[in-house]
Amino acid sequence: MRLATWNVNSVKARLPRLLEWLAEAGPDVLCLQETKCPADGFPAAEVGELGYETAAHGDGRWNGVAILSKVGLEDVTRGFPGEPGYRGESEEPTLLDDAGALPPPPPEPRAIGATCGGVRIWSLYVPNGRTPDSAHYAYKLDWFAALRTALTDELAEHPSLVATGDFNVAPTDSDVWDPAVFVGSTHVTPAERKALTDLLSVGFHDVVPKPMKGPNPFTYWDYRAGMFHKDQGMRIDLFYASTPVAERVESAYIDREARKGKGPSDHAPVVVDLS
DNA sequence: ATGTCGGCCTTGGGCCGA
Repeated sequence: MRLATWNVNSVKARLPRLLEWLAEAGPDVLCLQETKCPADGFPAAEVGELGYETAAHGDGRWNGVAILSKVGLEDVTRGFPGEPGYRGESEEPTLLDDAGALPPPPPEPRAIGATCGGVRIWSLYVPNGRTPDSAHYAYKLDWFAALRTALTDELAEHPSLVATGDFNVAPTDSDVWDPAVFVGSTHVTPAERKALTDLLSVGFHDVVPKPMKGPNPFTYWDYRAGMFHKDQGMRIDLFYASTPVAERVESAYIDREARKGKGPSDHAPVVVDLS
């Protein structure tokens, strides 16, 4: 069974590349992030022509996740219990609850889970964090903590569990093209990396994919300044597999061909083959 | 690194988010 994850940076803008890639790579399950479209705007008919069922989660112009599957798509869950939302710093209180407190902000569409071919799989788009001193960064860490709790419960129910997507954290210094450039930036701070190891400690294994060229397993390269061609990238798209799934991993690779050519996403797909 | 994308509206240019 072939599983994959890909931050497509708008499913509408990427539709020709997505259809081309699905036909060529033929994953059984594809997790998508940054679809940037409402659930009812997802091109389900187009991917359906290639044999995929769709479960999408989205509410507007930002974020958005989805799962495509050729091997069944059951028990779809949008969001997870305890998932925090983002409260903007300048947001004015409108309706207070009986205790005079602000109601919690609604979660953003960043997580969707489903059972496909006997594997419980989550497509995740972790908040970016922007800068370590911002409210967005605190939100990112809160989101990770809530995710860890939710996946602990998921694992108890589903031994074959995958959590994959755009984690917006580079696990180690060798997962960024130049650690010196990232000093003081988000994606590499100790607190973010601890969020990853805390998540792994629940019972996951980091399936590191093979780069098809060069030594670096990068999955993302900024559009600017020819960074892809200089291999100035990061590994931030991760594939966390529970032990029963990790034991079935035959190979894993980064499809850097999908980052080339006309109209690519700034992320490449990560492909994992299971026995 | 701030060199490019994508989405949206205040639309053929500017702003936000990454």
